[in-house]
Amino acid sequence: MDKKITIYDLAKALGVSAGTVSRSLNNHRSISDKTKQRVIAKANELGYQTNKFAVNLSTQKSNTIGVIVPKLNSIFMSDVLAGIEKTVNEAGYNLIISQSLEMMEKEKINAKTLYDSGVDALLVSLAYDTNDFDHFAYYIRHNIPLIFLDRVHNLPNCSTIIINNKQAGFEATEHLLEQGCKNLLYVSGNLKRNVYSERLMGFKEALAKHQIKFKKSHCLETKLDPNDVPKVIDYIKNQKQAVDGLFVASDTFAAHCIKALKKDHFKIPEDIKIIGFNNDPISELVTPSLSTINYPGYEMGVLAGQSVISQLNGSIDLQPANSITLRHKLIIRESSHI
Amino acid sequence: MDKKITIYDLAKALGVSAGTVSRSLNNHRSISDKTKQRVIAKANELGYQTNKFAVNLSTQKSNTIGVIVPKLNSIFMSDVLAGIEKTVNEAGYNLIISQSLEMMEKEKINAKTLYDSGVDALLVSLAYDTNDFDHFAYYIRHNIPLIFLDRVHNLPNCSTIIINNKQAGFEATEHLLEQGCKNLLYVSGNLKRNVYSERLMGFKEALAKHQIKFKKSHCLETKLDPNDVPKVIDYIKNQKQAVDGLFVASDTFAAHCIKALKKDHFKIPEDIKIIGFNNDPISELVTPSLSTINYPGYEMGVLAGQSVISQLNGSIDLQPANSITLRHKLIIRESSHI
DNA sequence: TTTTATTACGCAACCGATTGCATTAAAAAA
DNA sequence: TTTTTTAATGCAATCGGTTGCGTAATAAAA
Repeated sequence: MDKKITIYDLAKALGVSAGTVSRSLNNHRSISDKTKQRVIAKANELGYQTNKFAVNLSTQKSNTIGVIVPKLNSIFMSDVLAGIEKTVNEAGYNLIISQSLEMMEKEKINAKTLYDSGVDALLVSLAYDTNDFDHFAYYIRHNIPLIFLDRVHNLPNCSTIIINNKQAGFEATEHLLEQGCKNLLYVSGNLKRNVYSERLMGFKEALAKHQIKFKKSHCLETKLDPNDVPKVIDYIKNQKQAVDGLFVASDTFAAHCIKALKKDHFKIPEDIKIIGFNNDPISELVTPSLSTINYPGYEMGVLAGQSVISQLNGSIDLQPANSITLRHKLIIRESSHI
Repeated sequence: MDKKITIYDLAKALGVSAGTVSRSLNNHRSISDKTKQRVIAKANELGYQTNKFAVNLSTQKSNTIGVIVPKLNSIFMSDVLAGIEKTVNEAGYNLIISQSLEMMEKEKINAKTLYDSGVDALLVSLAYDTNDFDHFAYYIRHNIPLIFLDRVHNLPNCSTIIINNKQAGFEATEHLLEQGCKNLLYVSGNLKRNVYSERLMGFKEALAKHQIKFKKSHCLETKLDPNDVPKVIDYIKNQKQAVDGLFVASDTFAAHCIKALKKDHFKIPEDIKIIGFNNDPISELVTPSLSTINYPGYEMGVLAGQSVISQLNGSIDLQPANSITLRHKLIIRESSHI
């Protein structure tokens, strides 16, 4: 059972001061190479491990970055997280991850907890129902970098990392129209969230471009939860004018819809063309394979990571409140063209 | 810009000692209710926030639990993590998550980093190629709870949380045999990992029970990566005796195989029956829907979380090195029976 | 009323680093 | 050789809590 050994132990063993030990270990320039060598050698010999708690207290930094996401177990989010983790880890930071479970209340608690535990920065993707932002006030007040990704909100001095959802929605919609669809339905998630409302804007714009007047019935707000599938199917069946094109805001949900539609003897893409969103792995595996918009989760994570790191390092080029927009891509598969 | 206020500030403002403030805030019994009230009131008034760094240093605890997983962005793992996060969060712990990216070297680095940052416990699911375990030695030596899940290794005093992969493999295989398959192929992941080797054991046992002699050709080791699909298809085509049943160690990979087999005009399940593993969301969405073994990731996470917490709280009933086995379930869908 | 328990709080050491400033030793310049 | 720089190290305060022990004040027991 080896006891913890501290810089004081090293100092005593070497006949130098603790300060010297500390500086040696941190490769401070004011220490001679010879001394550094001796210190490091002794540290290895005695199995010295730096006590992060003390370092943190002393420096008031934790080398830790907090993340709040709605749900950990979504394909997209876990891709994002993987990207973040890899990037910040390479820069020597640890990641504390927490989930809001789509509830603002939990998001608030998490934000406070992470603040209290002294994260050096915070990355957030907002919960479904978040409608006030006071819980981020400390971060801003104390100049702790705060970055929103994907599900964002514009706050002063906060970067955002997004894709152009409006443009993506436009492209998806226009693709369906170009395939000859006349009566589209946009199956959306919660419209209070930018990602879904912006896609709706793109949807409308594409309709407008093709001289179709947007009606409320063209958009169905759902939770994108498998339980909502029957609701969607019923909605489709009950339209006066037959729906012949579906733009679904999530691949997985789209896949569920396809399954249900097939069971109801709809032919895809003949009767009804479908395009999803995200390019989840599932999209290329369902039958018919699902057209979609590639949504680069991993890259988004990497960028978010880089953005944090550069802010923390006080990199030269940090312009306050910059916003990064990632490139999306329309992927056409079987579900949307004959 | 509000400056940080400390217990000393509170103490001064109230005319008591810092110790009293500390004890009041922690609801220590030796402080009168009246004083506690006063302290708490003043703390709120001045916007006091406890400095975790100081607490950590003082108590040598971080209220933080480390996790090392091979990859964050796998459906199963993100389910597990979601379960862990929820559970430990409710108990007041934060989660530091890192990924080994299936490389032992990175796993080692992560283990050390997390140790250095003073996690109170560590949860690990092993990388593909981990074959020595020295990097966990500190944890054991310092009595830091160490728990393995899913991809496990038996170390003294370490709990493991698993499912009965052997039994599950047996059931999957037997199901195929009962459907009339005569020449099975087990498409495995890295056989050095318990999860895959144990499934193989179950596979063999089922064959034995049905008087089929196991041959090496019955098992194909892969990386379960989409790139390996052609290899699998070729392997199947080149068998002297036609393969009529496939037990694939991962649903997603199985789904890729199905797609490729269909393209090659194999009829599923008529020509070849398939069963996967994990019950990924994808399994019920592919055509034909994929039979599988339900592998309860979220529950595994929850259990892992509970296990850690109870060890940290020094709960009464912590028996060293207990092992929890979760219930799996055979799910029969279209891909394995006519 | 005196003695003994209790209760409520203060004191001060400690956790293990970091870091500004002072000081000494060595090297360079005069 | 003396003076001035420069390099290398020590000193001690600081970060902000926690906690064992001692003590004064109050309550209970004798």
